Amino acid sequence: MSTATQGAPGGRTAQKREAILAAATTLFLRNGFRGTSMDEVAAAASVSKQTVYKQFVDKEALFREIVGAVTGRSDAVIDIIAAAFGAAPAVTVDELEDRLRAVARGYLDAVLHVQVLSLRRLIIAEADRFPDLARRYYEQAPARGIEVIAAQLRPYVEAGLLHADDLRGAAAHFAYLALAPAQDRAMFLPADLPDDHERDRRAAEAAVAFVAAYAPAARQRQRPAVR
Amino acid sequence: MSTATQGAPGGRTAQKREAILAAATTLFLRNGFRGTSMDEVAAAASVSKQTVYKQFVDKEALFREIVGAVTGRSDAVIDIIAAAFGAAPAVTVDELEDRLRAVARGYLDAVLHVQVLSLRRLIIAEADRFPDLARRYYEQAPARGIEVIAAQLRPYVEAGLLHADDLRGAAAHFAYLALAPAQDRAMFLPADLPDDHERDRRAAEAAVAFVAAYAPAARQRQRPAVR
Amino acid sequence: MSTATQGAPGGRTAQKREAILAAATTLFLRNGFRGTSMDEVAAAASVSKQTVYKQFVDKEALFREIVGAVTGRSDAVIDIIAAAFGAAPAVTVDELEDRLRAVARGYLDAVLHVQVLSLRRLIIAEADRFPDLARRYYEQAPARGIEVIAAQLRPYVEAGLLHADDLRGAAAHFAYLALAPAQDRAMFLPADLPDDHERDRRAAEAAVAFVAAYAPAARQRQRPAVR
Amino acid sequence: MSTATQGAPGGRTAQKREAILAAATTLFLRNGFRGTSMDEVAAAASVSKQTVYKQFVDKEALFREIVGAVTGRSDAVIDIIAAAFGAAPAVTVDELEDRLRAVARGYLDAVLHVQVLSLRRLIIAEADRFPDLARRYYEQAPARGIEVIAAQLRPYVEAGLLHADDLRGAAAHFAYLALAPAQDRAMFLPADLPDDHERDRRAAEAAVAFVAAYAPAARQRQRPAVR
DNA sequence: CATGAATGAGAATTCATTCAT
DNA sequence: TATGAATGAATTCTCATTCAT
Repeated sequence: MSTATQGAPGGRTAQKREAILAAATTLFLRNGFRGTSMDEVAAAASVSKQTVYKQFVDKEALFREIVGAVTGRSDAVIDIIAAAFGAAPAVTVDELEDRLRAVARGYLDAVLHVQVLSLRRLIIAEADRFPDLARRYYEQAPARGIEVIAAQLRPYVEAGLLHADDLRGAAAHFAYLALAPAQDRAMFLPADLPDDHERDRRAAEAAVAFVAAYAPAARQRQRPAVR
Repeated sequence: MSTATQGAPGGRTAQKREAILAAATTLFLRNGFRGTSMDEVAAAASVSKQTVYKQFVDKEALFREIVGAVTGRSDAVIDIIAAAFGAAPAVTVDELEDRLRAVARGYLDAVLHVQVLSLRRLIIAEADRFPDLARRYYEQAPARGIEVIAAQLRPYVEAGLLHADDLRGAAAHFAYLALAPAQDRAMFLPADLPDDHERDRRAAEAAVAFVAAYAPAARQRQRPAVR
Repeated sequence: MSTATQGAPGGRTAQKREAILAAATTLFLRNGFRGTSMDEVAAAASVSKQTVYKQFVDKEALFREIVGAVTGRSDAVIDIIAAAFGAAPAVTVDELEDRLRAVARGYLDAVLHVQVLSLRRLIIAEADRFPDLARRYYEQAPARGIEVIAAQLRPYVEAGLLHADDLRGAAAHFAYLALAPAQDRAMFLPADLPDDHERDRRAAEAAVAFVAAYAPAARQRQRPAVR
Repeated sequence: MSTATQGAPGGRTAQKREAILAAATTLFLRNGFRGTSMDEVAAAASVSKQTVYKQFVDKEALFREIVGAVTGRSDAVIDIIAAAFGAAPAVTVDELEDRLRAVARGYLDAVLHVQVLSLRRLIIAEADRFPDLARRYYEQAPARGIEVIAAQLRPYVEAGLLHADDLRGAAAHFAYLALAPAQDRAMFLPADLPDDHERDRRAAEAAVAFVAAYAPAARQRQRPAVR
């Protein structure tokens, strides 16, 4: 008997566990908590119900594990934001606006994924039954995204390119200018995701509005100063 | 038997129907579609199950009726927005900002109600099963709110006080600047609604940011023009 | 529709309830709590499972109701004891012994019934899960029997025919002299109940022993006083 | 493979068997037959389920083995009785009463043990399913206790200190006078075992009553002969 | 020989919906 | 027309026992 049978990762047991998690993830995201039965999960994972119950005490435990794991993977979004901001800060308002447009666009793509949207819908639907999961998701996904944006904006504020007393508030404004219209729509119209063109437009509008609102120097750039 | 038993409005039948609708509304909003049983509905309405089925072919029909009705009542929000904008348009940027702050504040209060939030959560949760209801809600609530805001903003754009090529887009920006941060949070943390002070702050920040972004004349007002 | 459909006793509903109780009583007494399924109960009562669950929230509730009811019927035993003691007190030790023999015999018959024994076995088996039922049974059956005996013995003690500092203790001694040997055996050998002859013998022996132990005057009667 | 794996006493196999028996004993006594699962047994014995089934054909076999073993250990009680009676017989009624009090007290302690009571409850609960076990227990425990008492009483009867036509009956009377009240109570109120003081009292009362009933000489001792 | 998985069934509950009175 | 009962299936979870590795 190799050590694999002892439960080491990669063993048969671990493989089954993964199969269960994969199947259950798909089903929960598609049909919700109540809409998914343990029988379905076992069948979809090609595993006996006993095996499911041996790995996860009950349906709630399985659900928690899955939502926790998927929530944990929201790092992807964070990385996208950081990458789009670039390594060295922009030096002109125009450059900054370009970068913000890129950030907004990346953010939109990251968030307007069927999986991400399903998770969001799932957690919102079960916020009453699983308040801890909802809180964790909120803190790890939307709230954390805003944190990262705030961190990226700080140099610009310190350099005087942006003006913001409340850095976090400004970051939130940017995030929701970019995301909220499309995300809100997607919550209600899952089959109707915006195409590339619309995403570009929304990203651009968010960048422009944000710069106009928070960059004092923007005025001279875009239009003659009002007399 | 008087005509009242024939279904005339106000008759016993109509009363029972109302009782059923009222009970079911509460239950659906609190426990969701799957979380509500027809037994509970009948019991809560003090009516036999048969009576429920006589009035509504099945559970879906009852659900549709209720969500439709509650969705229809979102006029309230619209009225609040229109009222806060006031009858005659503001003439200075400062006045406009004040009004927008009031609008934002009213909007926030209207939307951060347990009932409204529950409805939102309910419809999002069931968006897959009832796409038509979700679409209708989206169009009657968030989308319509933005329309109304756009209509209210138009005079200011035409008067040159605001500058916006895409009026609808500008309205959406204002709506989501005001609402999105708190509404998003409330979706995940139902027990954690913002207090008055936070609402004031969010309304003010949204108004300031929006004016800064969209009112060319704002520059001179808040800070000296950049030289 | 007569008032019977309103739940009045004797209505259809009440009849079904009785049928369920009767069926469940039989099954619980025969197969125990865990050994009885709600499906069986419904089938035995010729009733749908729904009807069972509408009348009794869950299996425990049904069990409690039944054990409570059967426990309540233990008055029978009490009556038997009281009746066997007779209305007017005996005046001689011999008469008393006769009466006690009759009491013991009646007591034995009352207790050595399959139903009574099954109930006892059932409650003992579930004393951990239903401690309240066990306590209630103990207080209503064995303890109460002893109380009644004590009450019947009091006149004899007061008249000096019996001598007992601890009336209750004396009553318990009589009860267990009469009952315990047969009852204990019956707990373990349910199929092996004592026949009439054995019951007579046990009743007689108990009466003799008790009188010898507690009636000071008994000595002169049965055997010459020790010289 | 050494011979130890072949099942030699003390070998690994035998050790596992012991572990299983120990675990199962605890579980069966605590949770009953139906309340104990083979999974639990295997887990509590730190052994695979297959190992359990290799040692015991099925759950019944395991149960039989355990109840049989524990029943066998009831010698302890017997020894206690014999020891308390003492080696040389008492010569006066007072001495005899003292010894009987000690016997009763030791008997009570032996029987009012959680383990002993649990076994009793367990066997009573399963008397229908395992009549053979119940019979064996009855014969080895209560019946045998009475036998031993009878054997110990014989010399006193032969010496004329006690008077009893039916020696076995007299022994049973003594046993149940001592035990029955407390044991009966303990069957129904497992959490409510009598304390030392109560045990002393019950032992004393049983001894006094028995001597009064069965020792002709007792009369003169305790109270003046009735004139 | 022992471990984890599978089998196949059964139990308690619940539900949406339909009959029968 | 309205009430209680019935239907028939589903759901979560558990169990005793047996394979397969």
